[in-house]
Amino acid sequence: MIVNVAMLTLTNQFRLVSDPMSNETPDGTGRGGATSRREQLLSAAAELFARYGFHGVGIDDIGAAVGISGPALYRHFRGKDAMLGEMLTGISERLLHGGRARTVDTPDPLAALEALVAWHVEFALTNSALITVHLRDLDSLAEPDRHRVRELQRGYVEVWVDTLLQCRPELSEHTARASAHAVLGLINSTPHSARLDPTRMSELLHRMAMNALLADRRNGAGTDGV
Amino acid sequence: MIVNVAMLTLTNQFRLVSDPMSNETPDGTGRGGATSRREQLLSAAAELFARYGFHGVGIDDIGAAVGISGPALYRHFRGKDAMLGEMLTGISERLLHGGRARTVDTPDPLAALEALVAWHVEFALTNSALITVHLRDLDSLAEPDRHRVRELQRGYVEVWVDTLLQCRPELSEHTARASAHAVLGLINSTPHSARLDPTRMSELLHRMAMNALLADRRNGAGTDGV
DNA sequence: CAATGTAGTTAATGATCGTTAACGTAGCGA
DNA sequence: TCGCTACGTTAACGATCATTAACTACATTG
Repeated sequence: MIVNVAMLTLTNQFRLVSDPMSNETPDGTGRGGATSRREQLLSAAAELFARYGFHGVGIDDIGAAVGISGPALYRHFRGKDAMLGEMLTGISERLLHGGRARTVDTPDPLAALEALVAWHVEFALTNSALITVHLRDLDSLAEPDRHRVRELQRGYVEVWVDTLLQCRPELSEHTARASAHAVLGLINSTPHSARLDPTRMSELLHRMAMNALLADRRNGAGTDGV
Repeated sequence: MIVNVAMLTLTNQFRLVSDPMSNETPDGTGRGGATSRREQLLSAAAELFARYGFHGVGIDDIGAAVGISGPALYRHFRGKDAMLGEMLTGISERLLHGGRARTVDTPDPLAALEALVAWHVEFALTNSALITVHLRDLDSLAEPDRHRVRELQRGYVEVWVDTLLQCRPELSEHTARASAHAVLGLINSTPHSARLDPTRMSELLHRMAMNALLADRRNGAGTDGV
C-alpha cells in the first residue's frame, strides 16, 4: 500500500505535475470526440498502475495526473477498486472479442492463427500499460470482478488453443495451452522491451511468435504426444 | 484479549513445532545445509510478493507464513525494503553469473545459445515466484538497490545479445536486443502458464525459444537489416 | 552460576491511505 | 431569478501499515 518514504511520494508528485501530459485537449467534458474525464482518469491510472502497481499508487496521484485533486475521483468512479475493475474487465473483453472476431469467419486455420498473432501484437504495442496492469494487478481485484476477468481470460486463451489445435492436430490440448501462454508471454514482453520502431517491432514479434508456434511442425519433435 | 502471555507463547511454539513445514530440519540456526530463518523468510516473502505484489503484502503476513509474528522479522532484516532488495539483487546476480558461466568457454555460438536457453528455462521453472517478483516489483525498490539490479539485468541481456549476434550476424544490435527480451518473455511466462509436467514443459519452452530465435535464418526475412 | 547474545513476544507510534462530509461554483432549463 | 445538477475543493475520520520500544525465554560461554 504505502509508497516507500516521504521522499518517494514527493518525487512522485513532482514528476507527475511537471510531466507534460502529451496528448488530449485541456477540455474535459466529453463535448466533441474529446476524451471524457472518466477516460482521462482511466488512462492515467493505467499508466500509474503499470509503473508502480495498484497498491503503490494513491488516489491523489491519479487525480494529480489529470489536473484534479484527490477525492474528485469519486465523482466518476465508485472507488479505486472500481477503477481497476473497469480497466481489467475492459481490456479482457476487448482482447476476447477482438480475438474471436479475427478467427470466426477465417476458415483457413493458418490464416486464423496469423490473424490472432497480428491482433495481439497490435494490441500489446498500442496498449502496453494495460497489458502490464493486466498481468500484474489481477489479484488486487475484488471478487466479483476478478472472477469475470479470469473467465474472459480463459475464453481468450481458448480461442488461441482452438486455432492452434486446428493447425497442429498432433498436439495435446495441454501442450497447445502451454504453447499459447508462452507465445502470449513473448508478445506481452513489449512493455519491458527496448523497442524498435513500431513497424519493425511488430514484424519481429509476429515472426518470432509464428516460428515459436509452428517452426518444427515436421521435425522429429517426438515428445508432443496425444 | 484474555489469553495471557505464557499461554500465547506456548501456543505459538506449539504451532511452530507441529506445523508440517514440509522441508527442512527443525533446527533453525544454519548449522548443516538446513534453511535458516533468513532463507525461510526470503522464500516465503517471494511467494507472497509474487502473488500480491510488494505493497500488497504486510510484514505480519510474511511473519505468519513462517510461523513467527510480525516484527520478529526485524531480527533478520533491516526492514521490508531490505528484503525485497536482497531478493532482487540475489536473483539478478544468479541469473547473470549462471548465464556467463554457460557461455564463456563455449566456443560454438549455437551451443552457447542453446545453453543459455536451457539455463533460463531451468531457472524460470525452478524459481517462478522469484521471476514474477523480478518482473513485477522492481520499481518498488529503493534507489541504491534499484540501480544495481538494473545494471545486473542489463548485463544479463547483454550476454544474450552477444550470443545471439554471434549466431546471426545479419541482425542489428537493436533487433537482437528486442529478440532477447521477447524470448525472455516467452520463458518467463511459466508463472502464468498452465503447466505440463516439468520435463515436458522444459522441452516445450526450449524448442519454442530456439525456434523463435533461429527458425527463419535462411528465409526471406527482408527487414532485419543492419 | 552469572553474563550475554539471540530470537521471539506484545504494545505503542506516526505516517499514509481510501473514503466520506461539508461546502463552493458555474451552467442551464423552468 | 430560482433551483438543480455536475464537478470541484479542503478537512476530517478510521483503518492499516512499517517501524520502534520494552520486555521475556533460552542457550552458550566465561
